[in-house]
Amino acid sequence: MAERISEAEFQVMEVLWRDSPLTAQDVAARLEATGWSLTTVKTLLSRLAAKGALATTEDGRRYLYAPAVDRAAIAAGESRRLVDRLFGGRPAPLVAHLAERGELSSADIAELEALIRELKQ
Amino acid sequence: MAERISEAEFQVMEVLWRDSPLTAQDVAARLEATGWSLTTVKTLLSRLAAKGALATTEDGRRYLYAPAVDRAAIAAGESRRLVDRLFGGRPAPLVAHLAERGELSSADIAELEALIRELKQ
DNA sequence: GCTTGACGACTACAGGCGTAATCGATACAT
DNA sequence: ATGTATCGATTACGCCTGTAGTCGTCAAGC
Repeated sequence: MAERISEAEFQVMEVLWRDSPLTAQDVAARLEATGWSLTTVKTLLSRLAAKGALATTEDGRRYLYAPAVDRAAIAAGESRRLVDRLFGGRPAPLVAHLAERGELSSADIAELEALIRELKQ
Repeated sequence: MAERISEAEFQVMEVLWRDSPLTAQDVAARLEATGWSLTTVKTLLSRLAAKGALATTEDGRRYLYAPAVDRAAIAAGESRRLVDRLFGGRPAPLVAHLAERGELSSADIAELEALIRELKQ
């Protein structure tokens, strides 16, 4: 459990979080933009299945793949790792960093503001 | 430029961001908690110097190491990567995630609130 | 001067990752 | 029935990473 997922693997997961179950072909088709060959995608699918991040069900001679882990759980874990590692666990400096580089649109700021208001109660 | 720094390497950088220049010995001493051998630390220092993240000045027969990259720049870059990858570039969902898991203390929330207020002008 | 200890350089090596080709089996079309 | 396309499994391979040992050299103490 709690197996780490690499970046390329994560992109594969994204496809399946969006729509599943899918065959290897389908997944590869949706990853056309990456330029990866079909075999590359199959390798990633196998590795993900091996580490328990994907569930497979047989469909004749092939597999249908579906996520076995929650996207939110992965995202939360990664976020926490980063915030711990870079900012001693405090999220404000992270936001400050993003802000400093002009990475925050006013929509982002409004969104954060609303979120904060909500958190305060 | 823009060479990526691995996690172990990052820990070495942390030491030098806190206090520099230092000899390999000194760095290793401050990383005692990791249990790494002296040679391991030296390897990491070499790799960091090779990728331009550290500057070295000769001090007799040995080197003094000092950061050649800004901690803030690294942190900002990593933050952006994560937010892009996991949250489509929008930081609010990240904060929401941290909040959802009870990762935010009321001090954190206050800090964020102050930051937002500042950003709004 | 000779030994010894410390230094950086070089070498090592297993595991993960990105990327992919090949292989053996099977389903399907003819 | 036979050829062909397709599947997953297996193998490949170079790079990065974590972790560390060895080597040649030089400085310092005796």
